[in-house]
Amino acid sequence: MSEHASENHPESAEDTAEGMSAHDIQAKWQQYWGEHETFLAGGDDDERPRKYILGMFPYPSGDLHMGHAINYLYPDIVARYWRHRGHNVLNPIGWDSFGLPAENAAIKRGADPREWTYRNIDQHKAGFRGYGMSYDWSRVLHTSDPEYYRWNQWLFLKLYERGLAYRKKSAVNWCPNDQTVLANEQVVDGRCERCGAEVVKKKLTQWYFKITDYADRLLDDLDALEGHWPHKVLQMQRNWIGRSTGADVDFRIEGRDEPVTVFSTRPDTLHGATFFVVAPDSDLAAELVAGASAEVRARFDDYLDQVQKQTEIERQSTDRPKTGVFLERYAINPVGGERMPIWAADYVLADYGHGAVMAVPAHDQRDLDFARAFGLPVKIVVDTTVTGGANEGGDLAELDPSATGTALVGNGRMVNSGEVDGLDKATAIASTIERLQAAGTGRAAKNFRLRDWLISRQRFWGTPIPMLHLQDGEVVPVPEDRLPVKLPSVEGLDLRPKGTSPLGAAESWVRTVDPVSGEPALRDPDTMDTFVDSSWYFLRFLSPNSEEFAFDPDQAKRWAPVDGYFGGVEHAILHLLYARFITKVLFDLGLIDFEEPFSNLVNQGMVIMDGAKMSKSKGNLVELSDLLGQYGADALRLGLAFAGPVEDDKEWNGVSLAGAQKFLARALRAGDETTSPVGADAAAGDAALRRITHRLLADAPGLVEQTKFNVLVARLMELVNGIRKTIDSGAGAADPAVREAAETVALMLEPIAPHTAEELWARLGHEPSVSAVPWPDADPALLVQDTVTTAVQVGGKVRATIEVPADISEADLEAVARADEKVQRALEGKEIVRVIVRAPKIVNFAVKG
RNA sequence: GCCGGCGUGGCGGAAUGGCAGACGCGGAGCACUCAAAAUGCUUUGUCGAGAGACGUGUGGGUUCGAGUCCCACCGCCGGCACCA
Repeated sequence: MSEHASENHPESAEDTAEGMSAHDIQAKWQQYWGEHETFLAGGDDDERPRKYILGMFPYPSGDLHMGHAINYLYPDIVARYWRHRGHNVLNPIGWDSFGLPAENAAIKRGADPREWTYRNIDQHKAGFRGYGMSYDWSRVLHTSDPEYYRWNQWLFLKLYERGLAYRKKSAVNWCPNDQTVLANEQVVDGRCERCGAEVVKKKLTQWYFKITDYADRLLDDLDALEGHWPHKVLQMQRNWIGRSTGADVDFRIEGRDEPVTVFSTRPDTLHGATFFVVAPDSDLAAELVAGASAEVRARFDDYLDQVQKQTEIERQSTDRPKTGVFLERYAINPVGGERMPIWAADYVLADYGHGAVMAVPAHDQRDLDFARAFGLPVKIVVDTTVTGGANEGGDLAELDPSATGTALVGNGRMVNSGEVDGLDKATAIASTIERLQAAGTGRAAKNFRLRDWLISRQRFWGTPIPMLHLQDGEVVPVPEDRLPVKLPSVEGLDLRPKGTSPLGAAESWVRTVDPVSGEPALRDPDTMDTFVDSSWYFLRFLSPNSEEFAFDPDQAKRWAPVDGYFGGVEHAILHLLYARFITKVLFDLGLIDFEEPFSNLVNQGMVIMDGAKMSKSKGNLVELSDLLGQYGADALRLGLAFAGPVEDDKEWNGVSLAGAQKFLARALRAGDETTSPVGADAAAGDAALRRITHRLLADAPGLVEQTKFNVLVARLMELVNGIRKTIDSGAGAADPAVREAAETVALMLEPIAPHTAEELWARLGHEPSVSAVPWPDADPALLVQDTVTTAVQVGGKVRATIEVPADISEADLEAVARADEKVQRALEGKEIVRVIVRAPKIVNFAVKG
């Protein structure tokens, strides 16, 4: 345990009134909930409105720690809240239990990843129970169970049937440390998202999901999530999908029958295209160079070799000098007819657009850099100095890009461009596309930054891909009724990463027979990316034990989509994009009637220490079990809920669990001191305390629904302070308003500190459980005060505050304000220009002089 | 470079355009106690003895009134980036 945590008074949880420690209270109610199955979701006959609340399910690495404590607290608060609002709540938990850490741990110990995984899951389960989570424990799932991953395989087959799962040979991201391929989304700054090793490219045949077919929908449907998902996540997904619109233009190549198509967002600058560039690692480059001289071929081979040795980090570094090789071939500009030399250069990517570009050096910085490096011609076709241009009022001659090195990228008026001369950018683009279309040499087009999802992994601990390789090379699916394809035993298998799947060595598993043709066949030895597992798990919770369906469509209709989804921003693209994609596929399959999986999304912040993420490697991981032992679940829950806004990171040193304990004890004591009987008529009680109670009753639902849990806690503190004051120096402990307030504390504290709330509710003489007792409505009469404090401003500055009746008229209020001595002093020697009266809140004398 | 977000006391943070700093942490003082712990009470933005003045990154603007809306700038954080 670190020195920091010890600042939080490490003595064990405080003894509370009636001699019960926080531990006793916690144990008592956890046992009660377990015995009474308090938090099971209602069945099909439950008529209450439904809410489906979910936290992104955990990966079972090690024990639960602070990160889990905060991640899973928020959805639990919301789930518990909706029960008080009369809803049938589904709040399930499961484990994302396939993946590399289990495999790596198994390799280290020469054990089975299953042992490590399920042992950790058991620990997690115990930890969550100790933390007071209101899960429906009858719906637990683990993605590494054959009963679960069977349906990953089913999903794969569904995608395969629709042509959305396919195999291709392509340069893929390869992690040399984990010895497996990675999806684009798992490469962060050129490094493996998991282990941080520099990613290299490798040409391999792999399985892909065709997420690019859904690019438009994935992008356009984000608009409807505005206001329901964090703006940041929507923006990140938009960036990631990265749609560009422009035109495809066909270029004739000398000595080639078929034209070559390129994509451009600036077809208006076609007259300025002076050369042509192909990606060195593209098939087109290989083909073009084959027809060139031996000398060029040798130069090209050297260059390609160099390019392929680069790591992603090297390739992505900006302001790298431009390199390339002239291929001694020419393309013909379709509008001007000029011969354009064809170069191979690595600033053009093989897997974007068509792997080739028309280079317009005057108006594209990259093309200009290349032109200047190799002495290629630069032709200005947009005058950017005219109205609306980037260099408005400048002298075009002085802006010559070949001299300045700065491309003219802005809007302007077309020049040297024949028929489009004089047009502005947008009009010229439209006009050019029209002309190309008419000539049959081009058309409007769009391109996406998004690439297809590479799902093959050369690792053991994942879902086997349900495909068979026949002797003649044909690849056929395992029939649905033969699923699951179960993972073999690890016995005799070497799980160490070696570049091919360890499953390939499981001879008796790999060698099988195609049940359709009866021919001998080899199983596909790769396993699926674990993000496949998590792309639909929220549906499995709806019918977790079904052997008939991945999920029951009727149950999906009843519960889905998820009403409130909680998770870290680290999944802004990865998991959330994949889940959206699979949801749309399932919609197209007619299995669900919605196209977005998560109606509302909350990104909670992390718990950090000294400004940095807590982690095992830094040795500052605070384990949940230690904290539950020292402070108890409720103090931790309350402390975290109060620490700040949900989406902000929380500095652990600033979280005061001692303060949280103090408040909980104070709340319980308020209940213990209450002496009025159950059912006492609150109407006869102290009005001041009742107003605090009823203002909270009025505001609390909104606070929870806007996830302002820290403010809700603050308001509960105010109410408890109000009770204290009333008992000690006001109407006294027997006043029925004290009971009303204490009961309100029990009801509204329940989502945050449920054990204490149950105990308080019971000590106030009620039957358990408080967890589904409806929150009462506020009495509107108590929300309006008899007298209010009005601020009186002179020239916008507050000069006095006056007590007035709440229903005072504007005229009366102005008169009272004018009569105030301080106001008169402030008004002295000034001319009142105007008087603004907003009864009963404010009076403002606008003055002159 | 493109896109987005955020700047409030010593600290975490509150605040439908209407009394900035709720609530808490920390600090100071007091009561209870032989003493401490616990508990309770008072106080705590800055300057000023006080009246009061000044205060939400900076500079403008809109408004009777701006932390909140608009413009420009500064700083920090995040996403994308040789994507044609």
